Amino acid sequence: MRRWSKHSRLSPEDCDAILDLPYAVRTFGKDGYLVREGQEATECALLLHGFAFRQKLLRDGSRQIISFHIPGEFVDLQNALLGIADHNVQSVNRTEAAMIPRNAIIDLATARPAIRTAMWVDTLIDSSIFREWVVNVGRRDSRTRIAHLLCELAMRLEANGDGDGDAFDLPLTQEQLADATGLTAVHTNRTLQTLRREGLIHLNSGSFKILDWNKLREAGDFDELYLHQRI
Amino acid sequence: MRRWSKHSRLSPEDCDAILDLPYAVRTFGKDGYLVREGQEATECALLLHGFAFRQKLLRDGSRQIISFHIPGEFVDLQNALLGIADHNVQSVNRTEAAMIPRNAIIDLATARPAIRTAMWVDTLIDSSIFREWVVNVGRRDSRTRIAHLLCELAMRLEANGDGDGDAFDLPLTQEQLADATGLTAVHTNRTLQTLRREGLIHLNSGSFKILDWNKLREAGDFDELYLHQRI
DNA sequence: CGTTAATTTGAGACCATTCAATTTCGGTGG
DNA sequence: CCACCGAAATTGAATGGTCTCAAATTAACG
Repeated sequence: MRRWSKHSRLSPEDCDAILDLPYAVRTFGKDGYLVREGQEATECALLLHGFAFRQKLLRDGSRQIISFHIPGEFVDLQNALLGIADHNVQSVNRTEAAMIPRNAIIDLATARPAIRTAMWVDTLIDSSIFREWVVNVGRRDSRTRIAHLLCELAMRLEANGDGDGDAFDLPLTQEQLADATGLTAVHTNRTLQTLRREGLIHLNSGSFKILDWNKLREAGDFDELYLHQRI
Repeated sequence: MRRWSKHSRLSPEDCDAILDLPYAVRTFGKDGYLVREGQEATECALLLHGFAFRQKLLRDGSRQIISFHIPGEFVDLQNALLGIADHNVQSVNRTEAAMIPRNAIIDLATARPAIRTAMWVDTLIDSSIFREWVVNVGRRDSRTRIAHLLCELAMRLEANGDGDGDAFDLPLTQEQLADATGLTAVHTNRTLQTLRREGLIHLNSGSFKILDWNKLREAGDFDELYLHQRI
């Protein structure tokens, strides 16, 4: 509700309807599967605690991460309509998610126009982020790519009310950052060292701090328009 | 209507409502801009004739193509809700598009549930394709990448009723294929030669023919689930 | 039929990968 | 509190896929 309120006007009745949604809280350990590719989706997952990411596995065993998700976000809202999951969703760390039956989502969207629009906009913003990721892995070099990803994560965490100014809890491994940027873990490591040496970031297991926003932004060729945080 | 009917049930009244949409036909020359990044969207473009693609330009002047679009497809339906375009849309060749006022789209979606759902599903399938493209440019080598893109285009053209069995009109330059796969035009050229030498495809300016579907599919690590052509 | 765009070719350079080894870190049990 | 363990991070050196730059050839078009 807090997320959607930023771009959609929800009435008290809308909020009540959201709070009345049936759900089951499920807990996932590190690397647990919230959704599996090819499976029919019977419920949608709303992240309560912990981080998650979407990914696809390739035949050679490599993995491409397609997006990261932070608490408060739906990780697979599109499955309410598409029915069959076209990718996997995995937890980064210990995670709690509210599993909401697909039908309940559909009914809510049917009954309440404002919520329906908010959901649609939500999936459209996801979509915009995927587009930027295509650009990121397609045309940027490793330093720019990683800086861009870090800018995005920081900005989304900030907008979510997480983190403290320029410091965030970010429990991602370098291997996960590598799979998100289309690089190897080894090269991600070297690139992070460059960013650290340049005084742009502080990053180690769990804690992430931006030391120079302007330089990181510049390094990452970052323009937040695509996040649609206003509108 | 033909596209949407594949995944949504539209009543005769729905179809009438679609046909009653106000629109203005606009013609674009090669590389004409249908939509510009940063601009407020006042209308959505439905392709009537010709091909188009979405792209973003980077500060170094390079370009990443994010998707291709064929006649009958909306190229920027998301702008009806997001308001500000986060990427450019360009025509491949001489193109005609029906420009439909944003408000008319919104009103139609509000008034007709089946159309609204069809629109939402349309944007969700777009989204799924973007995800696959992240994987494609992120983790596949050049040969696999190009083979995958060609499979996608063939399959979408086929489903659209274009093309004749395994032969299609595909007026893309190698530079455009390169910008879509995150490669250089030179390397795209060499890779296409490989695919031709292997007897998988026939491809030259304007005409594209698949000589061996199974091998091209295999070469491209292609699984069409993400196109959601059924569901 | 001239002119420009698109494709093709070659050679060298470079960014990122691969593979393997080492070090650091986080957690766990004694 | 410390020894131990596996996971994660780091380092080095060699390899390789793709890029860059430049030139030549072919195709498209008015």
